[in-house]
Amino acid sequence: MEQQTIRDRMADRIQHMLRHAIIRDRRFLDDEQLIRAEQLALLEEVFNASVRDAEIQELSSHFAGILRGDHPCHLAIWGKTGTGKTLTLSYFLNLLTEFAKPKGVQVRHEHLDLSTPQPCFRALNNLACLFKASKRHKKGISLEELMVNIETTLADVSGYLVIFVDEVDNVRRDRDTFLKFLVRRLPQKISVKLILVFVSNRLNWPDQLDPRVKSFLKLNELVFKPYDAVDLKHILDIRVLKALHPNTVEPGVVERIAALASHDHGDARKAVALLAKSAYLAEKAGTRITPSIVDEAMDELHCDRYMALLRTAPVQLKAAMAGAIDASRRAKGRVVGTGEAYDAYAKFCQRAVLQPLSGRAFGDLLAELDVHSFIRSKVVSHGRRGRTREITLDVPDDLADRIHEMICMDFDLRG
DNA sequence: TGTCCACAGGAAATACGGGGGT
DNA sequence: ACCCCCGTATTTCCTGTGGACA
Repeated sequence: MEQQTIRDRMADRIQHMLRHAIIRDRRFLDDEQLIRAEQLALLEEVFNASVRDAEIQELSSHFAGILRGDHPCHLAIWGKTGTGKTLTLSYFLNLLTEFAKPKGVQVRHEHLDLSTPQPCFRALNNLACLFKASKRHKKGISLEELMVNIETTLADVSGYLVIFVDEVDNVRRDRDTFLKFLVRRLPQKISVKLILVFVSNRLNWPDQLDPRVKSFLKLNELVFKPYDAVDLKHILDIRVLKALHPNTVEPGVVERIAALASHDHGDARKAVALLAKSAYLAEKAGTRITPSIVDEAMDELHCDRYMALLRTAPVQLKAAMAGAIDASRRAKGRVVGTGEAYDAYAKFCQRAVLQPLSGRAFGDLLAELDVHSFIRSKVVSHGRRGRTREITLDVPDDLADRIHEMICMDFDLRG
């Protein structure tokens, strides 16, 4: 039997991949790679399928007044991640500006993106940059000066100004200063009619506000519900059309993805990620996308999620996880108590040359692992033999192995 | 029925680190 | 450059608790 050369094998593989290509344009499977205009175009198609109708209606009635010269109040929007808050708002505000123009109404909108946590200073600085009122400063300029800059730049603007503050709760320090400026001070200094739109994914953010700001802040509220399966199907259908070659998706696949995604989060981005992973797996296997491949992709995404979460976690949390895994391995199916887990953790710390935390702090680490469902723990009393949390690993064994291996690598240990 | 285990988990004290003001 | 202040992480201290066991 004659030996295939490496060239032959490589050529074969490439041929195979070409023949079974599934993905036509990878960019449409990852929003990060699309420019804003493309995202909005995509969104328009989704909206045309009457997704997010209720929200658009609400927005329209809220802002309708400006076409008559009214001054609508501010708006607070809540919704979990991946419910399309940012994109919907951007799209809506663009459209609004367009509608207003022929009526002679000047509407200007700016998107202040606070998707990464930042102190008041940086938030104000970014805002100033939006209006070209200031350069990007590292420091050395007082908050007051930034505020004045913004005010003077906006002083002779007329018409309406909508400031879309994305993820407000990310303003770490002096949130009150920041909001007080936007809500109370700025409107008094400028003639343009200011409408603030706050977006947040936490429902209770106004509760932790300075009461003086809060009482001053007249808000209209709007909630973005998670997408349901029907919405998700529309969204996915469009992606399939744009990103994949025709006839590579078996019937029922999109429905399956939509069902899975709506069932456990209703996050459109994750749904698209699931489609992407499925396409990738199918391409590798050289088949069309089948429902069973979707399930497989789901599992892999789950694993990826756990791994990613832990990879970026603080060292102590990693050590606690390693300890929990060690302990439950040693216990061989028997449930593990807190003390036992702590011993394993302390031992791990010793090997990893890491100062172990106190038992109290370890308890908190366990609680955190529980929240992310790496482990499951419940408090049980054994009468005179005390009370303890019974700890079970909440991840499959093979994933636990991978996690353990990763953590050991992190600490430069062997398994 | 009371005891007492082995922790849970809240509150306050303390250590730490980094940015900001001067 | 230096110090101070503030937010966060961790420790210390403490009280609470369900139920097996005597």
